[in-house]
Amino acid sequence: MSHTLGLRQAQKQKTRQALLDAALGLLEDQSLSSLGLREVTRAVGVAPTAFYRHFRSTADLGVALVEEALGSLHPMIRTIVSSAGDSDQRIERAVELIDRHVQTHPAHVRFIARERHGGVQSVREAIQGQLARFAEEVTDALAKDPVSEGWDDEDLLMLANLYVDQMLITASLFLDVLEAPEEQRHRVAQAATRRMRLISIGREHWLEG
Amino acid sequence: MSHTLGLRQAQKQKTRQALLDAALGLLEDQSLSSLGLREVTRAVGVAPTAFYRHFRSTADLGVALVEEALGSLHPMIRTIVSSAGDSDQRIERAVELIDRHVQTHPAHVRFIARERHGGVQSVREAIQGQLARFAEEVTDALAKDPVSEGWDDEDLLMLANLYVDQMLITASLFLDVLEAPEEQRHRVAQAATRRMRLISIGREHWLEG
DNA sequence: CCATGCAGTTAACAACTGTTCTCTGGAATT
DNA sequence: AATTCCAGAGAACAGTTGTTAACTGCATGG
Repeated sequence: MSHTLGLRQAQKQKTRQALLDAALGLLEDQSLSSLGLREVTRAVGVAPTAFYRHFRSTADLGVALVEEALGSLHPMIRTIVSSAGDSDQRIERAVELIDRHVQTHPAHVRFIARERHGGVQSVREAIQGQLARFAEEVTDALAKDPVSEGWDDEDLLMLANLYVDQMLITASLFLDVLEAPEEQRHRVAQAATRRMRLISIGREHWLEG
Repeated sequence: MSHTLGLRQAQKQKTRQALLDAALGLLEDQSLSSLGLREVTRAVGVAPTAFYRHFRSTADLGVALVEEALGSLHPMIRTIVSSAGDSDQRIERAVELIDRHVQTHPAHVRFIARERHGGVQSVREAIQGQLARFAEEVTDALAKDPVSEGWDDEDLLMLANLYVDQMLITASLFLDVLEAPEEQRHRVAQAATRRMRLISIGREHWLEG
């Protein structure tokens, strides 16, 4: 599928990626709406005008970052929903997977958490679009689970959204304690596990009331 | 308790409030980290330097906005937790209260949702501090509820945090459909109600497993 | 009634921003 | 080998930013 692109295109994608990486770094302590294009090019060591060869604006760059950040999250979600074992085992594995992902992609997680409700409309929309796709995927997985027998579509989607939001909240909490001592990080993991467990219990008794 | 302050102080607080209001308006489509002090003073119709009579920086103004925004939320939380009736009735009333609050204070809700994970550290910390106080308050209310008999403190705090996060998510969802047709707004209310109900069911069966 | 305090003004500063136009060197195409 | 293409450089633009300093006028307290 992928052509072995010429030196030309290869170099272009290289600086494009450099711009994305530099931006992600700068966004550690500011929001996208205050990120300047000169700031980014300066960090890469390239002329300000070179920016336009890759992005129309910093908002445009932001949308590209959404693809990158949530693209890396997609396989994780697949792994979680297709996980085997009983409820508690699956929850523990999910929390651990989220923890790992935050440790390996902290900047991506921070970017999504920050810009999900951030000041740039196009980026907010891009994130919401991707999250809607995640929820859809989770819904499909839930529908195949025997626990969800008798559930109508609206309730399945409701639960899927609850899970997706919970995943993001958990990721954000792990991010807050990234540099904290192991003991505190463990407490966050335990609290997240309990949250998921309570939701899981609610799910099992949903059709009783 | 409150002195009838002189004309002097009265006028000062007036322009201070004007600065806060103008900032809140400007933050409708940008983040605090990109809000300039000149931008704010221009919107108020006052000299840029006047800003310093009230705030050290825009970050400082942001912290003041946190007090204002979450201060107005505090009484609402009290009303919700002290609400009487069975579980479903309380949930419906809570969702409706949140809906009302979003309609009457949309800018406040947007500000909190945006800056909770935003690019300004001092503001993030201020918000987290206030939310921790909310969770504490909810914990106390839960402890007095017969449904929570036998729960340990950690689980109570876990549930309280879950409720607080859920409240913010719900508020943010209402915000997204503020200008949407009634039908869509109703669907959001229903989904939020169901979420809360599922959590409530999980709560009732928590000690069984 | 006079002296002090202080909210807000005016002017100026160096530094920074996004965007346009023109140019260049080397890869890609023929 | 000659030609086209295009990622990136360079310079210049008008406009913006935060911050400093010295000021003015009016409410305040003696």
